[in-house]
Amino acid sequence: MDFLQGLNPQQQDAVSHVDGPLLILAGAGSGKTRVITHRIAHLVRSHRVPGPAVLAVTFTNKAADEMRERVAKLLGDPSPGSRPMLSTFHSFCVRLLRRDGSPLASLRPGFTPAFTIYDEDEQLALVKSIYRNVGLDEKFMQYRAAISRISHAKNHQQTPADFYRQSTDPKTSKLAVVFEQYESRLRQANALDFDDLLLEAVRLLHHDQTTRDLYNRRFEHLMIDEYQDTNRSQYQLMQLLTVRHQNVCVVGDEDQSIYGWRGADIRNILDFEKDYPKARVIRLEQNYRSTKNILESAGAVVAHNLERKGKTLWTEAHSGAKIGLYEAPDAENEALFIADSIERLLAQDPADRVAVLYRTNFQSRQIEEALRRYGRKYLVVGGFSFYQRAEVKDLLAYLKAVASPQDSINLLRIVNTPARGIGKTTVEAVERYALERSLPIWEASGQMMGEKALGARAEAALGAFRALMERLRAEAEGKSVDAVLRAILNESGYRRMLETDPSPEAESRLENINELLNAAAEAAERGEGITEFLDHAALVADADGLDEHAAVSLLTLHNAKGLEFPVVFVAGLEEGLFPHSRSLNAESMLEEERRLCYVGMTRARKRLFLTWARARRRFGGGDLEPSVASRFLKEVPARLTENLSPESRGRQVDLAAERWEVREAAKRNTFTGKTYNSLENIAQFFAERGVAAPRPPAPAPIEPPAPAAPKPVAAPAAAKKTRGCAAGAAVRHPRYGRGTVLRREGEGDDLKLTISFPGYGLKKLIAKFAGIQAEE
DNA sequence: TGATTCTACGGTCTC
DNA sequence: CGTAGAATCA
Repeated sequence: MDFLQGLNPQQQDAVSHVDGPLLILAGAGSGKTRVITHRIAHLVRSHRVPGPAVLAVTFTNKAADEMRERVAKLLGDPSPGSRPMLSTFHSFCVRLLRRDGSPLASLRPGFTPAFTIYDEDEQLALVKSIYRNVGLDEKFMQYRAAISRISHAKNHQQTPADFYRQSTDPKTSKLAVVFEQYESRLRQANALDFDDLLLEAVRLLHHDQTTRDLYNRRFEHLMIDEYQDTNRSQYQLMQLLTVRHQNVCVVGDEDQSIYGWRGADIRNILDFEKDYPKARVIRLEQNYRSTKNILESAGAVVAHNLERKGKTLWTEAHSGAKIGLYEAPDAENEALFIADSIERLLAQDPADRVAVLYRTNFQSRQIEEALRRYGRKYLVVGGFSFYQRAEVKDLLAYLKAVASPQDSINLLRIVNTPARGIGKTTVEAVERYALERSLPIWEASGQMMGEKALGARAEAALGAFRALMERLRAEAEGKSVDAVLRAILNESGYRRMLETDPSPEAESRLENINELLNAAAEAAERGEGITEFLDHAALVADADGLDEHAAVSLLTLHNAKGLEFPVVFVAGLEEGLFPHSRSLNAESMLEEERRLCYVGMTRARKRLFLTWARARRRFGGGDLEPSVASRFLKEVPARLTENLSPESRGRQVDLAAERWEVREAAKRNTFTGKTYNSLENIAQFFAERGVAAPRPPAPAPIEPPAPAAPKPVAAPAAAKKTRGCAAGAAVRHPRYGRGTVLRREGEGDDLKLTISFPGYGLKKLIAKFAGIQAEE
């Protein structure tokens, strides 16, 4: 097969470049992924480079998976041993440290390749605990701010001592203490945070020549995707992996650099030619994705930036529709406009996929509400993911504590969950003891037991807990992940805690736990052990959860990187929101916001809408605060746009959702769930069980407007059956038997009843599905 | 000690 | 509005 076929001359150039450094400046939609995958196939097939000697690194698992698939197809499904290696930076480093990381022990005391990965929650717990120990509280500095400053320092190769020396104010000096504690507690727990994964891999390759040689021999070619978003350690990693051959090909677009706040250094791409004077530079400037209007608008916006190499994208596509602009009176109306437009567009073209992009996650809520009013299914990418749920994290904490006795943070998380009589005072005493002797909590509690340093009650409770953990550790030997999890669930009392919990959430928590058990069983079938399972849980990203087939996706602009959609809405284009208020002071930050805007706009293939609201509430119950149109809106050339705002059209906005009957339907339709893919969303919960969700009437065609005459909604059938269920009424449930209604919420199909069942406690049920009967 | 209620406060983006 | 931590009561 000829891997150059069907490529334009620049793409062919890039694919056929084999030896030495190569920089591909690939504009949005210029066939970047195609070039990378074809180049890999070309190296393997035409130049006989062994598959495993090619390493390609991306930022998300999703991108890596997609490329892996495409490469496999090009190569005709190679055997596992001959596949090129496609990976994210983080998982590559984890694998390196687990497989070949032992020598790091001489650089990082206590390190073993069985290290634990600490995610954000664990970092947070750690910092909280340090604050307590050194007598600080959040008034000193917010936990997250402290974490981010520590992370920044680490990424700039500062030790706590450096940090302390360079501090100029007392606040920073104090923070240095937190930093020092943070590092030593990580080491004590043999834990690495996300930054460490990269930093320690770099340190190992830097100081250990054997490992460096090994990896330089192993990989003959290195490719890096999204190079504009690499940070310093990723840059060093690149250099260390290519000292021998310099066969490095980086692909990026400085106009799409949007992770400066995370340490991405745009100079990496701007200065690539300085770092590698012999580098070839190839520009891909033909766009294959968007219409001319979309491309030109986005280009006009980003042209306001100074810090760029400058390039002009062009396309053979037709002009297409104009960019739709919508100025809403308030955020609710903006959301309704979006939902309404989506209905119309999907009515025309049901196969199209739509993305609604926003700057901050909280904006999704209102848009979700509007979409629900229309009965439109949607998928929220990001927000609260499965692995962040408390019950899932609890079980993973057990798993980590079982696997790694010195992991104090996870041990503390579960020591009294479920409640087993180890209260605050006991925990504090153990923490103090541990701190004074710099011992892990596990050791400290063991010693305290021996010294009879605790009261009888606390000692009994703690002893029982220690016995539990020891038993679990013994049982875990040689068992599969799911078996270990099941043992934890049963023996710790966690399952019983949820089963006896009368609150309605407990049920969905059990569901989540079952899902976790399934995931564990699947992992075990693939041959994964406990560590691999935990690694996987730590390294999944929100964007990885995107379902390509969902008709409507809601996601942040950051999560939209690398994706494309026929129809795109960018919402909330207001000064202070987008560009975000925190970036208004510095020009460089403002440019990053502008690039973000560029990224969002260039996701669109056919239609692009930009919306903003003249007023918006910051808090749920707060006031409507006025806002000003984003400067980015003014940077879009007027001749390319079409104003869709009600005023400019000389008539009142006719949103179906503002009509009476849709509002009524919406009232009955207020779910409590946050995301479509969450079990909290009742509609989806039942849809998966083959029960149709209650749907508001489909919106009428645009013209002529449907009469808005209020007419009573017929009482749904289910309501009749439950008519007698007023508060205080006696009812019967097929499973729980007799109960008393305490509370009514909603009406019709969505009538929810809170019922007290003797022996089962309180249950919140949806009358329609629960099969409740009024008791005579 | 543990469960429940009360109150104060606050929100970029993410591997 | 949602959450975290404090205060309160059993």
